[in-house]
Amino acid sequence: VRQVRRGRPRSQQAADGILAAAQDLLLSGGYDDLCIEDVAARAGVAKTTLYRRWPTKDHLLVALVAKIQDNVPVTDTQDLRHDLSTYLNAIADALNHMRRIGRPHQPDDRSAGVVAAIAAAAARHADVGAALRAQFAHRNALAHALLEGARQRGDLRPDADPAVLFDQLAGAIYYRVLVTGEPVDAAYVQRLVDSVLATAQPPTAPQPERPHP
Amino acid sequence: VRQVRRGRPRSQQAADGILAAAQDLLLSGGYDDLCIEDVAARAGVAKTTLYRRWPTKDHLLVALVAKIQDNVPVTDTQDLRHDLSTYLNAIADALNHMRRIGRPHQPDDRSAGVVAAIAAAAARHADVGAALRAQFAHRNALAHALLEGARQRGDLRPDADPAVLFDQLAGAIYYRVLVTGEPVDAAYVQRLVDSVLATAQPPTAPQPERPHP
Amino acid sequence: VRQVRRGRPRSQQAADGILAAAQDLLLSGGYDDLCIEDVAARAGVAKTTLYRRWPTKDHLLVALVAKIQDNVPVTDTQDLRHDLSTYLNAIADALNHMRRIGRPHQPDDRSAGVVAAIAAAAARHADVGAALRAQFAHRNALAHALLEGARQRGDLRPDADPAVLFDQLAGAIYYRVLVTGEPVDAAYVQRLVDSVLATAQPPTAPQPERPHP
Amino acid sequence: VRQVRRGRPRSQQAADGILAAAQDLLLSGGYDDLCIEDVAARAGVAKTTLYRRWPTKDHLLVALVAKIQDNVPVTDTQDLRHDLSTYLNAIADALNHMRRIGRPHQPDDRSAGVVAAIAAAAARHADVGAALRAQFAHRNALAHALLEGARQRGDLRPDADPAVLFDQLAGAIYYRVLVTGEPVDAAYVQRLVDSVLATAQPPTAPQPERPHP
DNA sequence: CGTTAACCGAGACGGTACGTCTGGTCTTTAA
DNA sequence: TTAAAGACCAGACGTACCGTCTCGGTTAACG
Repeated sequence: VRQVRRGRPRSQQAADGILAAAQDLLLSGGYDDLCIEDVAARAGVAKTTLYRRWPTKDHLLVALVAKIQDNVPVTDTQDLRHDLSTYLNAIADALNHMRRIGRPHQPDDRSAGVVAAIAAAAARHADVGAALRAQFAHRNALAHALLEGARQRGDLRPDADPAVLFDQLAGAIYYRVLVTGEPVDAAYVQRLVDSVLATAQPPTAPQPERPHP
Repeated sequence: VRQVRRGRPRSQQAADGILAAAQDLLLSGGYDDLCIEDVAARAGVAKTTLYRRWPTKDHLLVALVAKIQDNVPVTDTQDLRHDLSTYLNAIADALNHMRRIGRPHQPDDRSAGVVAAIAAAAARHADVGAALRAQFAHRNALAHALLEGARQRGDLRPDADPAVLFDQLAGAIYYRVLVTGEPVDAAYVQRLVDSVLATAQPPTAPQPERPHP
Repeated sequence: VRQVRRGRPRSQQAADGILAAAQDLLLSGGYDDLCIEDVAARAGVAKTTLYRRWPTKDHLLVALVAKIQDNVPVTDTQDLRHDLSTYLNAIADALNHMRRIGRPHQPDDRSAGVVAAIAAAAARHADVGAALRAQFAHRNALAHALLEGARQRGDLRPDADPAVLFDQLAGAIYYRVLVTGEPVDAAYVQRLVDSVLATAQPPTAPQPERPHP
Repeated sequence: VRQVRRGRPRSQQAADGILAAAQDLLLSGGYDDLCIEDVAARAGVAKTTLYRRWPTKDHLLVALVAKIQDNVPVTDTQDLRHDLSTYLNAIADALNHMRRIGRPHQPDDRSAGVVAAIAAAAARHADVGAALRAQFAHRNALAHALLEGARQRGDLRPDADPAVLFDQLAGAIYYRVLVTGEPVDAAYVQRLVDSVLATAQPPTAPQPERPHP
């Protein structure tokens, strides 16, 4: 029962231009300076054309996040500590990037910037939230699998709870970005992974040598 | 060196009325339906009177949060597991309350609601963020002390990192509320505390009997 | 070289509704009670729609004057005295009407009412002033022509100055309305025309019989 | 039945300072930039102190006009043409001064400036209008007497109407300033006086030599 | 010489209009 | 049917200014 498309097809070029324009504006001024009117004008596109694709500014925002967000590949080298560190550092980098969008770099700036705007957008529209979570579903599933694998091969306590462990890791990072505004750098990720693995690894097993200092 | 107050003093009654009106409106319609005009009208107050105290809707919001927020007393009974559970459950309750403000109760509602609005407000205005963090500073300090005390008396491994442990606990909860939208109930708090404390106790010490499975 | 109009055309209906609503409000409460918000509400129109056409309350006012102002047809019957009287009475009627807009009729009310508001509007914005003067340009030109015609056919002294004579006539009326607040009725117009023509008619010529008492 | 004044007397210094400050602000920015708040601040005076003297911005304005207005002495040299010219030129100068208050001098500026603001103030408040007219009452009475005297000694036609003649003269000047925006200079005053006096003199009397063409 | 009434400064207050901005929809003509 | 253009509705925002009120404190004239 194929749906027949009739009439003029939508211009892919318009969609691209809109996203590019939106990205430019977002990067230069942050979420609050991002207004539909300007996006359309800069893309040389009518507002109708924009709204036909993204029914809301918030919907446009998630599309933008999907575009900006670097793909965070989750690798499973069987070295849990290493894999987690890599993964969390990638997340931290992405968040740090987004929190600084549209604002001059100041070391004591604790604002969550665009990250909070995204959270608010997701809170305003259920479908935006769903779309946003769908974006991370795959990679988070991989991360969960990482932990579950480690548990099964004995690198984690048999009663360890991968879902909760993941929350502890990702949650700490998001918490710092969204709530306390404290910096999240490689050193912090290191401490975080150490802390989580310290409690999650089987107590009787001898601690494996850490290859990285 | 007393500071002399000159001019007509600000009416405490006005401030109270404004906050009460704002709270009513927030509870009934959520953050987006909270508009200054209505707050002032409902409080029977001129808009100027409101703006003189809170220069922005976002500033008003933090004042509101401070008012709504139940005081979460941190108690130190020397039983870390119990103290943490109590504390985290209080936080979870508060967040669950706020996330449901202004929206009909639906079990599959993953929206962070007002919580995200607060985060966004804090991200928009540096001073709002600072005020917000100041609100939590005291109680968070107590929670840190809880962990540090446990470490010093040997209920936590000597190399445990109280700051990071706290991030893991609070972070996981905030992460669920703000990012994944998964429910945060007492059972989850239980799992969380269990996971964090799993072998945070020194490995050589005999594990105390856990009464709850 | 036709100019192509693009986009949705402006609604004539909206403009009409706005002017009608504004007129209603002006008539009922005078200039000070005329507020944009109410005009838009009464016209069932968004404020933007109004501001797109008239960028200022003052601009709206001149549009209103143009609408209210009855067309004062200047007729040239070759009888200067008669033509001038007709013309000046029409002006006086219009001014008396406007000065009484929005205020209860009191015989000793010397206020210039809306007339002064218009003058002030014209003084505040150069373009409003220009628009206002443009409105009167045509009919004033006709009045000047009346005087000039009379001069050329010998009904006025050959050295009479039509422009100045016109100022004397119209000026006296406006002066009473705007400055002294004295009433301007038909009897005054009569005296005024008599006074001006007495000095402006050729002294040697026998005064023509006045047909009207 | 003298009214006994009790309590602290009003400070004359305050009144002077207020007027001075108001004048400064009016001269620098025109009527629209004149706000009570600034006047009080500049005068180093509380707003209450100001309102105790002038209940309204408009009332303050007339007080200001009275201060700024140069006294226009009306002299009676028995030479009507000369006396009128002197008087009208003084009026024209005063109006030209006021119309230019607060705006950069541009030759094609047709705005009536503060003059229109005064007219509007007088139209808004009956008592302001009355006060304003009272200011001019004396000198206008003198001007009327000038005309009446000329009539009685035969320099004007016996049936001349001094009140109307005065309206023609003053009215023409005000009309140009308030309505048409045309310049009012000495040459115009000359033409105006010429036009009014043209045959206002009794037609049978020999015309006096006019020294200026 | 103390009372007392009216003043003074500072500044908060109620009220209200203003003009702006933005989001999202609708109506044109053209392709 | 889509596109571009731009008008449209809706409504919140924050500002500005007016004129009033409330403080604590001051300054005469009255008694």
